[in-house]
This record gives sequence, C-alpha cells and structure tokens, in this order.
Amino acid sequence: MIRLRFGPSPTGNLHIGTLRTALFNWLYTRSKLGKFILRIEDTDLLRSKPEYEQNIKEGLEWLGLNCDEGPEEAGDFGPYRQTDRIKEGYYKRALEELLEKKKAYYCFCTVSDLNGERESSKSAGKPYVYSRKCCALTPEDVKSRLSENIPYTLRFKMPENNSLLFKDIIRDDIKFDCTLVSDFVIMKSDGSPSYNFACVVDDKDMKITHVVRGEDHISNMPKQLAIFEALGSPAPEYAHMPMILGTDRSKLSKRHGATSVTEYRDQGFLKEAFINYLSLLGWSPNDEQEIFSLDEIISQFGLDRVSKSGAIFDIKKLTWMNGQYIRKCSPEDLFERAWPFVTDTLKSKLTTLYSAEDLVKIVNSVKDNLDTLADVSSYIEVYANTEDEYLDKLSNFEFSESDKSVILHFSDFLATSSDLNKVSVDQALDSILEKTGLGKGKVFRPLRIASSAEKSGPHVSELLAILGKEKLQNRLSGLLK
RNA sequence: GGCCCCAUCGUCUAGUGGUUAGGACACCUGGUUUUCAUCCAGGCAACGGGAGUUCGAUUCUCCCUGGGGCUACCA
Repeated sequence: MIRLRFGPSPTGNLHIGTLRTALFNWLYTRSKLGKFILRIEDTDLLRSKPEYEQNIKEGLEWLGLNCDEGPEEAGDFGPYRQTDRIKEGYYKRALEELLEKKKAYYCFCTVSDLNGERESSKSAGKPYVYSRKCCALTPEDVKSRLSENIPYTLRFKMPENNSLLFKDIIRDDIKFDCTLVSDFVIMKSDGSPSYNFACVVDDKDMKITHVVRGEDHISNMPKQLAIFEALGSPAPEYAHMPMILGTDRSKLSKRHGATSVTEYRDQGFLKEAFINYLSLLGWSPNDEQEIFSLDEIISQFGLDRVSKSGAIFDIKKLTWMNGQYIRKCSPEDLFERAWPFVTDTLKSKLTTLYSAEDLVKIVNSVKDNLDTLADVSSYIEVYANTEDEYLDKLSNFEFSESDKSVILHFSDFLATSSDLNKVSVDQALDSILEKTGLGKGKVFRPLRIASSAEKSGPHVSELLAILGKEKLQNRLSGLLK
C-alpha cells in the first residue's frame, strides 16, 4: 500500500502552492487506495505558530482533504507533529546512530565563523562548501569543548562519492555533483533537528513510499538521499511538481497577494470549483474534459500526466469555473451556500418580507449572475427595497401611454389572480403581448421598472412572481393614479 | 557567481518525426434573451533563437537565450 505525506510547516497560512501539493498527494492516495498522512513540520521553533497550524487544517478541511493519519487522527506511526517527535526522542536516536557510525560530527563553529568562510569563498569566486574544520577535531577536543558548554551543532558528513543520480517520477533522471554539497547541519544548537534531517527520519519511520512535493526541493535530494543511505534505509520514490507562479512568474509569495486559501472560501468560491481548477493546474486528463466531479478526477489522476513547467494561477479561469458550478446547484443547495454571504441588514429585511420558500426562489432567480457567492447580496437587493426606496428610484423613470396600458393590463391580471408564480406570470405576460401587439421590449421593460424601479435584474416573470400580488398592486396602482 | 529544473496562443494546457498544431479561460464579433448575466455560434492568437540528425523537425541531440528554484543553525 502506498503511503504519502503532506508536510506543511506552520510558519504561514496555507496558500495556493502548498495546497496544490496537498491536493496532488491526496488525489494520488485516493486513486491508489493508499494512505494520506498529515505531518506538521514545526522544527522552526521561532517561526512556527499554532494559528498557522490551525489555518492549514481549516483550509484542508474546507476542501475535504481529510487525512488518514495525522496529529488528530489515530495512526501507528505517530506522533505526527515534529515537536512531539523531538520530545519522544526519534531524532536523538537517529543522531546517535549517525554519530556512532562516524557519519555525523560536532561542530563548534559560530555563525560569524561561517559567515567568514562564506565571504572568503565568495571573494575568491568559488562555490561555498563548509570547510569541515570541526570534522578534524579529536574526541578529546570535542570532550573538552563540551565540558566548557560551548554551543554546538551536529553536522552530517557527506559521503565522498562525487556524483549522484536519481529518477524523478515527473522529470526522469536528475544528477548532482556531491562535492558541491556542504556537510550540513542536522541538529541546530538549540537541539532541534534541521529540516533535511527530520524529514528523512520521519519519512523512514513513517514508511513513506512516495514523496510528492514542489520542485524547490529538488536541490535537497543529495542531502536527503545521503541520509537515507547513512541510516541504511531505502529511499521512497520522488515526484517533484512544478511550482505555482505569481503573475510575474516568480515563486508565489505574499507580495503577489498569496492569500490564505480560506480567503477564497470567504470570497465565495465553491470548494468543488476550487479543487477542479487546482487539479488542472499542472495536471491534465487524457481528453479535453475540464469540468469534473471529484470521483472523476480521482479515477483519472496520475503522476504520469503532471507537467514539468511552472504555472500561473489564473483567478479569471477559477472565477469562470466557479460560475459553472454555481449554475449546477439546485435551488435549495444554492440557497444554503449563498445565504451566509448575504449581508446582515439584507438578511433581516428579506426574512421579514418573505417566506422561507420565497427566499430560496429569490436566490435562485439571480443564479446566472453570480461569479462568486459573495456577489449574491448586490443582485438580490432589489427584492428588499422599502416603498420609500422604491419611490425614490422610480423618480428617475417616466412612463409613456403605451407603458401605462401595459401596466394596466397587468393590474387587471393581478386583480383576478390569487397566487402568483412564474408560470402564471409568464402566461399573463404572453397574453399581454398578444392583446397589445407590442414587442417584448415594450412590455417587459415597463413592468420591470414599474415593479422594481430598476432597468435590469432577475428575469421579469420570476421578479414579479416573487415580489407578490400585494406589493405589485400597491406599486402599480400608485403609478396609474 | 555555482548547481539544478523548465521552455506550445496573453493565461492553463493537449499533441505528433509528415497535423489546417487541438481544447479551455480571457478578449472581439454575431445570435438568443425584456435588461445585465446565462446560453449558442464564430473570430483573434503559440511551437524563444541557432546549429546538427533526417527526405522531412514544434517533436530527437547540442549550444545560446530566457524564466524559475536552491545555494541557512528556514522549511
């Protein structure tokens, strides 16, 4: 069974790029009936914050990317938060193993020592590689410095073999020159493990079979592969996905408005549309279908059709797709999703004016206008106008004799009808067209204006039916005086 | 600077040793529609450059250019 992990670090909100990584991991596990594991990589003690972890979980939860194992789920390979794993000694044991095998060593270099080394490499025009100064320390040197309480880190001793080749699922062969890789820090001076080390120890312990992550991690491969080897464990398979780019084609960051995914939720994007759009960013199915149910995406998804080049996130296409999903909603479903986006004042006005049943109709009547759910208020506002507001707006319009005759005809219809609905109103409109011989524009337009004091809005028959007999009679009779 | 990755319409992408290089968004035009919108039809628009291999390269190879990533006691 395949086991994939998503390892966000809670040093910021969950943004599109990270989420897309999570999504592809999730889709792959669902398509192969494997396990999706959430691992919180919070070894950056300074920048990690609980609220970011919360935001990440909220984003995943919104989209339904549920994990099989994680900090809050049962699992045989826990704990799933790296700070908890520190407490339980997972890294310490691995560190001791490497020290024992002479594959790691104490380093007492200070930050300024290291900066000095870097400076001189730079001025000499050479690539910087750590000098291995501390690798030469004798056990006695180490012991005495430790006894003096000099701060230290632990470094991994990179193997001497100079080149490395690995097969990436998406990119095929990738090779590196290992002599260019420093003996890197695996334990920081505060005792916490560094990323490249913790990540490998966990992938090993959690029996991860596939690592699907951003291509910004490709350059970590020599380090991570070397650790796996030193620990005597086979490495998982790797798939490095293309990046999601800002509109200037650089790595997505806060300056591009790389907002938390929860903001897309709050802006009224449907989770189905969001997942559908994101799945097509860097992956494509083998036909030209674009709108997919989740099951369809899962059944067609595969790492073999992930593209290699970076992609710009296009909010316009997402918006279009969102509209497609909105239009597919049933009236009841749309109401449930859109109502929370209605402003409070509008909500209270509408609930006093209309029945629950009519509220569903109101929202449904503007379905074709919505790009996002957040648009709903501006379109349904017309239903909530008070008589004063209506009269105020009406003063912008004038009615011709022909308009008045249309209005009169409709008033006659109102007088004889008890219950207005779309069908009965449509019939009445048809008969007015027939009786007056006027064109549609000459009939519908004056009625729209007379009833709502707006020149555009929901379909006229829906608008009239929902406004209702009483309000219409009141408004139209005022006009005909 | 060094190392690594990438390169098809403005954007997301499909694709092949010989195709009218396909689709979608956006944009434009027309149609339907009472209006905005929806919907429908049509249009504009791409293989970064140079060598090489080949009868033939968008496709294969190399170089260049361009873009991106990494180069931390961040992840």
